[in-house]
This record gives sequence, structure tokens and C-alpha cells, in this order.
Amino acid sequence: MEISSELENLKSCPAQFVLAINDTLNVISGKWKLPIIGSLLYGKKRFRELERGIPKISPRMLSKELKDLEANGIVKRTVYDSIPVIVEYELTISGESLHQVLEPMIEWGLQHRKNVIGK
Amino acid sequence: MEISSELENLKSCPAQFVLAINDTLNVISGKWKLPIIGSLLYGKKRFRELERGIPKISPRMLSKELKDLEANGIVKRTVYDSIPVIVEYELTISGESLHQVLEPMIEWGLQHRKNVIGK
DNA sequence: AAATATACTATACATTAGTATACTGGTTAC
DNA sequence: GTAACCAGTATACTAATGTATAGTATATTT
Repeated sequence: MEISSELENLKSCPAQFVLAINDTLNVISGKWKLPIIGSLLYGKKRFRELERGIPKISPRMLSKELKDLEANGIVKRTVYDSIPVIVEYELTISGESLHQVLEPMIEWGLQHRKNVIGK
Repeated sequence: MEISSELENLKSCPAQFVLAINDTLNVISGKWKLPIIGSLLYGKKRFRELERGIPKISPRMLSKELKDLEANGIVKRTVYDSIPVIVEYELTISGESLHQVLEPMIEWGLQHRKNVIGK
């Protein structure tokens, strides 16, 4: 049986696909993850640089979200034992490859805004 | 000046892009939106069909999320004044076009799972 | 007459996410 | 010596999200 005719008989999106999408969603959803990833897309940054670059974020949230992103393998944290200590954050390969997810989201978002005129 | 060299000087993702991504995120994030969209990707469905197809969802959540998706122009609700009343839900054009967003998310999610071995 | 189905809504509660404000300990500039 | 910078942490709170359970009105089945 062909894939196309198998798909026609499907009643919903396969569960392993939903899982994969949720993995991706968990990485980018929340109020601050996107601004942080967006700040790091163009190069490494220090904690205070990120804080200054992201309006209204509190150090608590920045710290929490960076830990989250680090735990999920999106961000790499490097501590230089200079005096004073310097901490740099940068995207991992996985983190950088998020652009392949973000670009279609930008396109869809812009198009959807046009479709739903006046929004 | 070329686009590439302009991008090199950027310190973060442009704001209108972040907005567009957030529009997209709002449409697909939440615990139940994806299962609902996934159920509708392969054709129209009635309320109880969706309820039966999505394990553990409560009618309250299903109703709420369907209203949300309808308000956002993702789902179309049709009431047939038969007896008993039949209500059908289906994806709009915008809703169907979400596959262009979901596919890269599936790919990224699967790849990321491979990268972060043992997760 | 009782049970079941459809398409929901209502109320109350629990959990998660995010905010506000202050503080730490070390270092450097004035 | 005190004010400011760095990289955060601590505590308490509010808001948003989701759950649990029950109930509505209508109609069909047994």
C-alpha cells in the first residue's frame, strides 16, 4: 500500500509526530524564550547584555529561562575565570538550527495576519 | 549595503519577526491545541468525535480551545439544523496551511531528540 | 420508563507561569 | 568610602492555564 493512500485513512496526526512537535514547542514557548534565542541568534552574549537587550525582563526570569534552555541543549554557558568573572551564553548547534523552525513561523504569522485583516 | 552585511550587524532578531512568531505560537501552544489541529488535519469532525479521539480531554477544554481556534481563524464551525443538531469542525485555509509550520517542527523535534541522546 | 447520545456550560479547585522587590558577594571606578 | 557593575538568588505574590465533577436541554434507543 502506498503512503498517500495510508495517509488518507488516518484519522489524526501520528502520535510520534505530536510528540516531536511538543518537544519543539517546549523549547520555544513561554514569554521570554524567543527574545532570548533571538538575542543569541547573532552571536554570544553576557548575562547583563541580554538583560539590557530584552526590555522588561527580570534577572530572575532571565536566569531561569537560560537554565531551562541550557538543560534542553539549546544554549551553552561558558564561565571564564577572569576577575571579575565573565559568563557567556551562546546557542548550540541545535539552538542555531532552530532558524529552520522559526522561519516558517515568521512566514505563516505574517501571512495569517494578512488573511485575518484588521487584526 | 547588502542584506547579509546588514544582518551581521544585527544584535537580535527584528521585532516584527518576533511578533509574527508569537502570533504563530499563540495559535498552536497550550496543551490541547495541537491534538485538536492534528485531529482535524485529515478531515472535518464533530464534537464527540474529537472528544473520543483525544484521550483525557474534558468537554470544557475541548469547547474552550475550539472557540479559541475559531476566534483565531484556524477552525470553522458549522451547525446543521438537523434533529438532533449536528455541529462540525474543520480547518480553515489558514489552519490547513499550518502544516508548513508543523513539518519543520517535526523534523527539528526528531533531530533534536537524536542530538540529545538518552532523552 | 430508564438509559444513552449529542453538544455543550457551570462551579470550584489545583497547578504552572510570570512579576515585584529586595538582596548577595565580589570587583572596580570616583 | 561609597557608588556602581557583574552575575545572579530569595521570598512573596498575582495571573494564566488546566482539571475535576456535575449538570443542561434535546432526542433516540431499548
